[in-house]
Amino acid sequence: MSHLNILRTYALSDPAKIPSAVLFSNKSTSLTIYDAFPKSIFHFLVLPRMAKEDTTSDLTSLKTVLMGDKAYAKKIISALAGDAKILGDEIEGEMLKRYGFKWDIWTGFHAVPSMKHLHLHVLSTDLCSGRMKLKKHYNSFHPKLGFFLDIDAVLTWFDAEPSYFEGVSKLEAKAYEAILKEDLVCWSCNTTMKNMPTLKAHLQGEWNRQAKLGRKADKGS
DNA sequence: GTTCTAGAAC
DNA sequence: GTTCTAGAAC
Repeated sequence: MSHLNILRTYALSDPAKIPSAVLFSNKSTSLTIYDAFPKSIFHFLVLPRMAKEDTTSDLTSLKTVLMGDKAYAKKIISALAGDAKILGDEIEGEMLKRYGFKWDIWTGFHAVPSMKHLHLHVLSTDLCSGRMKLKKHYNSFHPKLGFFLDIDAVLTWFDAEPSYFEGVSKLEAKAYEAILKEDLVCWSCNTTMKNMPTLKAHLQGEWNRQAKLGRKADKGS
């Protein structure tokens, strides 16, 4: 099975047939799976389910969905946002259970996805993971660089001027891919980091500090 | 996505 | 000399 099409396969599958190591939960319209290469302590993908005969819209990517019927696109993305919110609550529960405190979660799309079938990233903001290895991995989740598109921001596009919606929906690969090569900057403190090992040590330190403060606050309450 | 590796950076 | 990046091959 090509990794490029694996999400589409899941979207078409009977959830009962998806391995439990892959599937976290399923709802009538979406599936939540564990990201196979998690870039944070918690990292999930939420994908819209699809019937085999479904030709209502092209669910290949955010771009193809936005290019289709606008009302349908909004409905699809809003549904994902709702399911991601529920997932976020579940993640927070796990954070408290496993680590004794909770920290923030990001929910959004990659402007240029690496796999087919629309998928929403839901990940904790630590970015501490052995799978976080390359500059492009990091920059693709940096919340301020523009490659990672927060879902609430995407939803505001629907209420903007139609010309703005058209422009921003183009999601031109060339422009966005350049972002992945930008300098490594800590998303939290804006410090520029020399290289990936330095950045990773910095992120780990930031999270350790947050954990210490969080646990203390939790104990005190 | 991963592995391999040349050459740049340190 | 060692560490790190980035492009090619898979």
